[in-house]
Amino acid sequence: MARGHVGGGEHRTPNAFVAKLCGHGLLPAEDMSLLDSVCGTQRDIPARQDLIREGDEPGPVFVILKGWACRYKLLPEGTRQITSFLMPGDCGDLHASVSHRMEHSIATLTPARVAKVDRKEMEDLIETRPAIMRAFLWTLLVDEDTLRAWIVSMGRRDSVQRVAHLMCELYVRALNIGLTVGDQFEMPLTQIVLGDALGLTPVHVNRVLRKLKGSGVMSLSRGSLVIADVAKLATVAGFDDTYLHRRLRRPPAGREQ
Amino acid sequence: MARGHVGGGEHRTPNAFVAKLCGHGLLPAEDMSLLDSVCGTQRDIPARQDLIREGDEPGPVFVILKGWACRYKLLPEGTRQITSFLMPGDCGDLHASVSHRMEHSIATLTPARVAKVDRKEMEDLIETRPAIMRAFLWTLLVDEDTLRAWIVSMGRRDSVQRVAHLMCELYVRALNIGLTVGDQFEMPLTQIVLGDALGLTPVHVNRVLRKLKGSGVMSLSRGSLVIADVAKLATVAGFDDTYLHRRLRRPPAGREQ
DNA sequence: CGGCCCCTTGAGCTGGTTCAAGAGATGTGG
DNA sequence: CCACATCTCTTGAACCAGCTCAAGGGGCCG
Repeated sequence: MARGHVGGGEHRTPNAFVAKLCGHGLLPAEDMSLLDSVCGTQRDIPARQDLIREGDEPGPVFVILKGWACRYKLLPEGTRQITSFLMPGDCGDLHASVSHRMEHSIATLTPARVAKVDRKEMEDLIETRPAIMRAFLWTLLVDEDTLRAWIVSMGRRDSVQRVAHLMCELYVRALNIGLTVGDQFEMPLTQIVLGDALGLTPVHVNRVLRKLKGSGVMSLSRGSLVIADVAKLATVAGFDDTYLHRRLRRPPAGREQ
Repeated sequence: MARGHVGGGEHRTPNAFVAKLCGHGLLPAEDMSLLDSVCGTQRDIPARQDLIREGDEPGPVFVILKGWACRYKLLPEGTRQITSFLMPGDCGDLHASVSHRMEHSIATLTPARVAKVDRKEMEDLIETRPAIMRAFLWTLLVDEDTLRAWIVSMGRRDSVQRVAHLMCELYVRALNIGLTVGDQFEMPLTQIVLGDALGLTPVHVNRVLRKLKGSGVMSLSRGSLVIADVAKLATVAGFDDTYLHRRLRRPPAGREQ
């Protein structure tokens, strides 16, 4: 199951983690290779397996290199709420924050390749390498914005807008890490998982998905999302114009206020 | 309206900002006074005034020294969603993240004293002072946990639990910055504001508040929250045990799983 | 080929919304 | 110090988005 470092550290395509941290500006080559080498210990993990559970002491930092995972919290009533999705390049937890205990769990959603990075090593990297620190800070802030967007969705958007908005988010993220093919990408989330993320029942997710397909916006089947009309999807979702258009390189439809 | 720096930078009680950043471990005295001096430019701002608006280029970083503020987002339909509350010591935005535009607005909720810190100065402090960097990172992670907790609430808790949970959060935060008097503190949030934060209508917030008062859990009136039974409130809310008890220094009622 | 998920669809129910209207507060200007 | 305007709080009644319960169908794996 465990596998060693793949190939030497020379000039091959950077792994997803390095690529992501470079996303907002290039890192010095040295930093890149440091980040790369810190991902030495990689494992392939099956789907639906907890990487860490609520209440655990945080161990190593997880980095998702392939596949999908999610953070979630189980409630006393037995329901669960997913608070974010992790895609290749995303980094599991620095989250020892408040109580030195995990406040949520992280689980794979698909088979995934995961790097376990020694927490201390990671922290050293952040403290000694200003560019890496900036990159990390940046991803933290992006994550925060995403969390806020989720809150906005859950608080003030109805189920159709909510589903559409999540699809926009995931689409842009997939786009950023080169996982899209045209307006289409692999999104191996069951309707149950989507429900847990959106605060809806799977039954209702189903009806919404059906409605979106019916109105020619998008269709999701067998783990693959096909966006029939990106602009329409973004409109339905109320997805942030500037955000989306910057990525899509399309003329803004109109901007006011 | 504008006021200068209050007193010299010597040994007086640290301002709310410094105090908060010290919250998880003492900062070197030098760092403390650097942080303090960076808050030199302070202003008193009336209630209900935007400090920065969605779409703006982020200017200086705001630090709330007194009073309450919130981050919020306005939706096309005219509704608004508050994504977090800022209390004394909290720091407005480093959030230039994705698009170098604010993705949300920040507004005062009460008259507030606000320090405007030059963004560059703040960033320099973070980059050159490891202890400050760690402190910042820590507050970011705490904030993230809070955002996740909000998502959990909105997704999977009913209105009563939701209100109770928010009250717990605000109570603990008030406790941490010494704003409580017994099990009571000033919480100058209107039912409209609470609704905007919780994703509920003010009408429903009212009914929930009424119900909580009726069952002897807590009562909110004229801007002051009195918690009649902290344990009961936490139970209703499903508020994280370890989190709350650590602060309250009370024996855990029972821990399993 | 049998079992286990997941997806799908229907029908009735309910928590929270909407609309409406009145009662306190609080503030402002004369 | 009062009159008026504006806000927030409160309560009632009807409505509806999304839930619950239920049952059938389809795909995948051992």
